[in-house]
Amino acid sequence: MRIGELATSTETPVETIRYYERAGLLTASARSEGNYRIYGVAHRERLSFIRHCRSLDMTLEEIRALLRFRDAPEENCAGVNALLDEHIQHVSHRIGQLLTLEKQLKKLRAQCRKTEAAIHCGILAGLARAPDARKTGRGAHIAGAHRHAGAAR
Amino acid sequence: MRIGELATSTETPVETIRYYERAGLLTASARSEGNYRIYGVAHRERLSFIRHCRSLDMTLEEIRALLRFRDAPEENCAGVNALLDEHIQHVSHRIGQLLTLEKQLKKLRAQCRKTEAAIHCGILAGLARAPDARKTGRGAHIAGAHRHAGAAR
DNA sequence: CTTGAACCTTGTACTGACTACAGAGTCAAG
DNA sequence: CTTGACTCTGTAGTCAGTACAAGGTTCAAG
Repeated sequence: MRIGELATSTETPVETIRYYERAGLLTASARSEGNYRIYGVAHRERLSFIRHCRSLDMTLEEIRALLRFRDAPEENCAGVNALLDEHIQHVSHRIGQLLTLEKQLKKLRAQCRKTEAAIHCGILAGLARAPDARKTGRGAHIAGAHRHAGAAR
Repeated sequence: MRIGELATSTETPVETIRYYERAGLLTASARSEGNYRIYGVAHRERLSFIRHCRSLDMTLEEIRALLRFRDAPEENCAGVNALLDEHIQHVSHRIGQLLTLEKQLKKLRAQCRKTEAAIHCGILAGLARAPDARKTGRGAHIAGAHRHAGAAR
């Protein structure tokens, strides 16, 4: 199958598949006469694996590690467990941070319940003060609060 | 004061201050004889404001909008309220997504409680299956699960 | 056989919010 | 005068893609 079919059958943009190839995650086994990438069923399974991991917010680096385990079935899966445990920790940690953040934002928002001149705005005043010592976003393995729509074209 | 003092007094890396200048958030008012950036107290306050907003996971674009309100005190603060409400929504939404994600990861992890050969590993098998229809990370304004340490030097 | 659409190729540049240099200039202390 | 800390500009890297441009290939309809 060519890249377009692989793309639609795994709901992955074509450009992303080529990007994964550059990133060393998924290489086409051959090229056609016209220099088109040729994929088989194993490639589709591998790509599904990658996309599932991505949907679980793993980095490509983590996925690379999992693929190494997948490609070496004689190894034991202690490494898989460890990787997953670490990833779960990151996610849990980030949830805690975002909950703290949410509380802070709501507190800030409560400082301005009605429409006033900005010069008296409690929110702007609150933001002008130095931030708390506890860091909300910085230093975490789990990412911040923004992501663009992207993905679905 | 020069950039180094501004940096230490706001706990902001020097490079980040210069980056904010390029991004149009904070411009030094003058240059010294030797072409060094010169800042005053107002700059420090503005930078603290920016850093506080960043610690609340706002984007630079959102901060730019807040700075416009701050710079125009005759305007009313309805826009500030709206911006903050929207940001709170994003954060809450992302928390929900991460909680779902956490549940999925723990379920996956439970499939391999003991160390076995990777070929029998339930986790690898689980990841090979197509992901659920509900998207965890994609399409959200709130970002994914990873961020490098960075920041604190 | 030709035309045109649909597909594919490589390569490059862009995103956000920085971080990390290289190579040069400035300045005060010893 | 030299050393070392500081600063300057400019460029490139990070992550996981996205979005082109400019061209080549394939396939079906006319």
